[in-house]
Amino acid sequence: MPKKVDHEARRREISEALWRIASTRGLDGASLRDVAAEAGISLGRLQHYFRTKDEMLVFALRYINRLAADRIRARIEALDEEPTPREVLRACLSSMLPLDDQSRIGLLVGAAYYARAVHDEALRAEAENGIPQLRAFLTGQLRLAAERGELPPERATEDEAMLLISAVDGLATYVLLGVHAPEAALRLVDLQLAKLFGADGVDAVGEVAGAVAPGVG
Amino acid sequence: MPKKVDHEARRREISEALWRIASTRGLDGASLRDVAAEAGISLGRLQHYFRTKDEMLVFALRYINRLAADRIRARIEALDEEPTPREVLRACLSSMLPLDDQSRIGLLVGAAYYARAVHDEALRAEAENGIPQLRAFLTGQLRLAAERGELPPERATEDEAMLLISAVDGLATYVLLGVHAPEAALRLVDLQLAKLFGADGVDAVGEVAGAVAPGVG
DNA sequence: GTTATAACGGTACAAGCGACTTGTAAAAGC
DNA sequence: GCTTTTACAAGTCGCTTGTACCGTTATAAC
Repeated sequence: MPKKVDHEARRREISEALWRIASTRGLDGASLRDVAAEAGISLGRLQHYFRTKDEMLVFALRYINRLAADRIRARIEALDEEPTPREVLRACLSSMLPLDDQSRIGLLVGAAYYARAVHDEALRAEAENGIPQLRAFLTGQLRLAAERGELPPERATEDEAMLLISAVDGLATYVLLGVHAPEAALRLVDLQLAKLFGADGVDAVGEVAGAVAPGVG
Repeated sequence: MPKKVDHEARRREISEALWRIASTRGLDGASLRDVAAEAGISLGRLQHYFRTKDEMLVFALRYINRLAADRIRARIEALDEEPTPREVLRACLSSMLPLDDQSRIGLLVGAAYYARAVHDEALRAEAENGIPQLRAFLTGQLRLAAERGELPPERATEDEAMLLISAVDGLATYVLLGVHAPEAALRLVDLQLAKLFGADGVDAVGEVAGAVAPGVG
């Protein structure tokens, strides 16, 4: 047998080329030839690693979702030794905003997948099975905050978590559309958290932009 | 000269055919031939009214935005003689959810346009110039509610209005993705309003689903 | 009645698409 | 050292796409 090649690594490289194209031209605008050219390989080689376009699309979606989850985890672990639930929530929610190039591209790719997922059942299941997990995680942090007396117990619900996710998702949408700036969206996230936890969070707003940028790189 | 034809009306018919296709297959999946077939006309005739595909897309976007705005206005005017600001807000926000086929298709078409708008500057300006107007309207209603003593004055801000819009937008997104049911989204909108105005709105939740459906037809 | 022109239907075309097939080089297994 | 199998490059296939360009009909204007 010939030289051993790391298929997974090749697929990842191709996926990253796909993202670059999809983030500027959408998934339908990303032909196999374009992706191959972007990845610096031939069409034949691309097809060697992905037999169909759908196969490539699904792999790239799983991969980018995995990276996004890793980013959130890393952001949370970069906090203090014992961060407050509020700090954890803030790190998590701000990770969902396009505050840097990486997350911006991730959201643009997500938008391209979203448009396809509303018609494609397989993609839909793939795309948003993470939401219940995210909601459960946020709910857990809310409950933790309630136990510590930092939050009214009636606010520590799944509904509250879902509203948080929805609001941040909507804010991210409008940032991509240019309705407002990324910093404005982050300010609104902090405002929402301040409403939940109490006004003592207002003075934390100033240091917010600075706290996010370094975690990105 | 031959028979006079209402160009505007023809363009609207074609646009409606486009929506039907775009809501199930996306904008890229809607070829000129498909749209013509759906509208029951020939390709040549379609081209007679829209010289390019882009021209058709932009017209159809403006048209659907106009219809959506009309729907919201009609829903508000269908309220009591002198509705409370809270009732107006509820009518407005629930109009943004996919609670019936018409608004669902509108949101699906909007999703298709959204995916294209994040790359297309012309479309982006066209697609979301309505948000500042919507925000201003909601802010006005919040201020009105504050004047009437139904809302804490510090809540009657543009920021609060933007958070409302974002949350409802996010909720609509997740309904389209099948994360939760339309009724669940509506329940969360009512919950959000109850948090704003006070808990006395909880008992109004029960009659909510019934109040929305008839306004649709 | 003639003419000019809007309103079409039909077709042609170049480009691009995803999928498939073929050809070739090279390395691992026996 | 021969075979087998993987890793590619390149070409081809049938099909769809947006657009352009006919030809024909029918009606309003003169």
